[in-house]
Amino acid sequence: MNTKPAARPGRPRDEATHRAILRAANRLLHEAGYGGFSIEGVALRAGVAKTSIYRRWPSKGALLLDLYMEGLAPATLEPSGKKVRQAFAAYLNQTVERLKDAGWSNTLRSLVAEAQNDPALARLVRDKVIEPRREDGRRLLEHGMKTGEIRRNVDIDITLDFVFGAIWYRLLLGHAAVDEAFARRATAELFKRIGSDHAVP
Amino acid sequence: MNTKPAARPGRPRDEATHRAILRAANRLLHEAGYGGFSIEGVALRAGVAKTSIYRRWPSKGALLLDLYMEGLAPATLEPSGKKVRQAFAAYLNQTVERLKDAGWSNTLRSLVAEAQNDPALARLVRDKVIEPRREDGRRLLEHGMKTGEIRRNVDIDITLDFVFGAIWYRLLLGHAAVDEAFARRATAELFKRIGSDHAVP
Amino acid sequence: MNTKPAARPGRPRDEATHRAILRAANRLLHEAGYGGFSIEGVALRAGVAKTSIYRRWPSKGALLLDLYMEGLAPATLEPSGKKVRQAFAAYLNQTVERLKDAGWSNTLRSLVAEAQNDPALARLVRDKVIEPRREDGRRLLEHGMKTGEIRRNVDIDITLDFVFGAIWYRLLLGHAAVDEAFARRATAELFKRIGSDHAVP
Amino acid sequence: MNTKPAARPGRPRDEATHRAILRAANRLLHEAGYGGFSIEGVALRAGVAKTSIYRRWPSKGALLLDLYMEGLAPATLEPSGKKVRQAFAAYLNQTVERLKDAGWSNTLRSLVAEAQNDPALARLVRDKVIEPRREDGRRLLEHGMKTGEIRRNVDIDITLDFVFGAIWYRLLLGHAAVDEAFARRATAELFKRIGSDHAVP
DNA sequence: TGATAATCGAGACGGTACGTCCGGTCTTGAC
DNA sequence: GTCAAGACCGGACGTACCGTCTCGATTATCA
Repeated sequence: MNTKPAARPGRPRDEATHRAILRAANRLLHEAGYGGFSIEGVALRAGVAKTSIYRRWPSKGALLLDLYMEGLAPATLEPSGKKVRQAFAAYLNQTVERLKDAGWSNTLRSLVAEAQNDPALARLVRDKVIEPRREDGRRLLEHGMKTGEIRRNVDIDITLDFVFGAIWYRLLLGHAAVDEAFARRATAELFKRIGSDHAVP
Repeated sequence: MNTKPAARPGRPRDEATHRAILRAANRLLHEAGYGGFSIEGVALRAGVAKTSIYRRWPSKGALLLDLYMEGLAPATLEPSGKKVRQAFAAYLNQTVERLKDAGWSNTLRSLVAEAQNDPALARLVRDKVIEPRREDGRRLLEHGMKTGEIRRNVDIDITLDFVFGAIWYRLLLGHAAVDEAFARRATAELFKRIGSDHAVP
Repeated sequence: MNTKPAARPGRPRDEATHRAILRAANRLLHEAGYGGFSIEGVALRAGVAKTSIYRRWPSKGALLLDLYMEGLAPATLEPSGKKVRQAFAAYLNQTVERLKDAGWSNTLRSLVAEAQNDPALARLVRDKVIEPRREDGRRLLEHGMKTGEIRRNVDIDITLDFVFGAIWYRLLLGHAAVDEAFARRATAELFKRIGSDHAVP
Repeated sequence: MNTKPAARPGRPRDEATHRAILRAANRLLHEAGYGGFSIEGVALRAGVAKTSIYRRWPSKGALLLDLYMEGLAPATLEPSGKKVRQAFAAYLNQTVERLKDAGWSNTLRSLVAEAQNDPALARLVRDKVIEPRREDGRRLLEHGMKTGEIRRNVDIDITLDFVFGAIWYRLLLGHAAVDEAFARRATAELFKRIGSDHAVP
């Protein structure tokens, strides 16, 4: 059994180049934000030819999306034995922690900005960024309904719009910080609405 | 008492030019979206010199903001005798109605995208777009608390983040439509627990 | 008998404005040369409206020409009792002296540069700047022929092309200075064979 | 032995693009003169991006200079066995012939006009246009002095100023044509002054 | 071992738009 | 009718990036 992909003919892609691009992109996004983020700038900083970027990513947005995927690990939203409320609180706290990194928050903000331009990217963002989180949330809520932590008459979609929406809203419009206080209050308010009376001791 | 503005020296700005720019900008935004929206394109379509645009608006974003301000009228969110729930429902329906216009929704989406670039614009957007709506909402909720329609323990800020956030979230990420169904379900969900038990007969 | 021009209706032109424009133009030409010379710049420096310049001069070139005419006085080239050779030497020395002023030399250089653009100006330059000098020179040479200082077989036009040409050539191409040494050597060379053998003792 | 130039990295410049630019520039200069000569216009006519022009020439003037260098061939001024007088006459006739082409004369006139703006260009014009011709002339005159065709007391610099000056003077100020009659009369007048008595039979 | 092929860097290519400058004209209210 | 002020349309400037392309050189697989 061979885990290696079928070796293509020709010179293989250089892993180092790949990493250099992602690192440079992250750095540029961190320092200059969406406005200062250009393929040309990334290539320059990475010491890489523009071609080497376009060979891997068809557009600026695709690179941004990969930047997101690369750094994804932390935030999880799963019914992992914990109480539903605790799982939500943990997710929000991880998110808050993650967004403290300017590179990361700029990546997300740029991704949305770029998607306003680029329908293909918009679809990818929905499929890779938005839906997986919603799916996690949906499963968690349904789990909570079974355990009795969540009331049965909750409108799951709208509830997910409320909680994820609040995060994006604060992130993109910037009228208030996405911080620990937000995580705490959002969780509290969420469960004030959706928690079963008897489930919250 | 003089209502006329203190006549500035020099040739006054041409109102027709002003309107032509806004109209052309709207049209372009309607047809080509954020990606196809350029000062040059607006100037061309309006039959106006680029300088005439830059004289009025320092940046693309400032023009977008004015485009928003111009078309503002419809959506209101006031405790105008009606029940709080009805006021919210009316606001969401007006918003839904408004966003059916591609020009208008592109204006809002572009405004947010552009603001990711431009901190000065971001501040203006918060002051002119975000905060006024939040303030309306805040007043309405407080009014509802007095009348007993809204429970006293509601976290107003977070609640506003939930409901406005959901709108922006759907608008910008596009995973679901901002339509009548959304308005209905969001209102319902909002009042499921936010409303005092005895206030909704 | 009235020397005053027939009084036109309306507010008379302001002499001070006129002078302010010329002074500012000269200053700008002195400091920034042809490249930095713009009607807009002159208006700004003179504290005058652009209109007030265009009312008086139809184009940049016309203003430059007037700048030349204003400062004309010094250089004369007349058979004023002196020997022809002395008259020429005096003319060249006056010219050299005049051109030491950067404003003046820039005026002349700009006038020629501008005339390459503007046939109407080119004609004016010929009529007001070139021909009068040539006419003076022609009269002087003819006078010299009568007195025997200048040989009869001299081609006057070509001779004038040689001597005035040399000045413009040095002024515009800048390969060598238009200075006292030039004046001396040019006069000497001019009279080496142009002068009758017996006329120069 | 390798005559190939050390191949620079990257895609080599396209010779066709280069030629298209020069051809378009020449055409534009021919048709519209200095006033109508713009980088933008050249790019449009050549079907070339503006950047492709700026990549090669840092300024309008640099392009004009290359236009001059490209079309240089014809005029020679060398002591090629001929008599000095004949060499001068030939040079002037070649120059006259060359200047009949509006493209060529506009190139020279524009070059001088532009150089009034641009000290760097002025220096290049002196080095590439003015001095080589003067150097040819200087060698020719010195050669003539050795053969006895030119008198020993001639001031070479001033003589060159006279004859080249006359050409530029007529070209730039336009008070008289640079034509065959001019060539003939200028040669005659020149040798009336500088020719040794015994050398002109 | 040598042909084939995809990679690498570098950088040229045609484009689009940027934001600015200046040209020359027009339009105010005040004088 | 002039004045200062300043708006108007238009053309060009020089720059930044876009995404594509063409080079010579390098590094792999496959015959």
